[in-house]
Amino acid sequence: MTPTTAGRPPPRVERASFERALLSAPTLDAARSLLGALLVRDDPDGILERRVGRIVEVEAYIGMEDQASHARMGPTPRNEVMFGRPGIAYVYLVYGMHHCLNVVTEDAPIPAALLIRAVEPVSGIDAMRSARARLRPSGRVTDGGSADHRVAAGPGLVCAAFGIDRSATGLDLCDASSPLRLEAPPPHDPAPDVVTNPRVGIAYAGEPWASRPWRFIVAGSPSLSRRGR
DNA sequence: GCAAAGATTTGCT
DNA sequence: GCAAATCTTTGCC
Repeated sequence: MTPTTAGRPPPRVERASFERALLSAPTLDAARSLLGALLVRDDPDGILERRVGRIVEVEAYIGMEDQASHARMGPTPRNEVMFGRPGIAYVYLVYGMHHCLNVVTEDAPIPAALLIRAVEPVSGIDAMRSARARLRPSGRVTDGGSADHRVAAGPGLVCAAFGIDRSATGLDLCDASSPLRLEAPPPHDPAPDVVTNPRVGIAYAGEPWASRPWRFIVAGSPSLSRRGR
């Protein structure tokens, strides 16, 4: 015990896992809980640096009635985890090339989830950039994003930067020992200024779903997705 | 069994 | 600003 730390709690090495109760709440409330929280990815082999990002953009998909949701046609092999326990990861492939990460919300059997659309890199930026590097059909390698704060500025980019694919479906993001998990916002982080607007890329759902203000962003973040800005 | 569209990103016009 | 890339899932015959 040194004089400089006397009277203060010792520095915490382990962060608390994300509280599952915050995700079993109504999804629109859970969305606000998730903004400012951290997405953490450990490299199982310990080769790459630990990747951490601050969640700044999410979208809610709620119930079978929501015609924009993958759950609209009832449980299928693809979407069945949406009908299960909150805090579980649901990852799907869109357009045959990009993966998207969702956090399941609400208790079973209500199918709901939050799509993680963008995060601000906190640490492990080099690992994120190298994970994003891909050989394109042209034979060229993408640069992994021109600016650090854009490295995970989109739902497909979050998965690319964090090395997430469909094999992550079913992981418990509230388990502190999971290689992919959520962590509560750092204690001294100010509460983010949250703005809502309609979800992106779901015009096919028709009204009223297309207009529901179920996209949540941290106002002013430089890491918001391009289409959603 | 086949055709169509998709919770996106990128590069070129 | 627009279209290509790419393949899984769904809808219809």
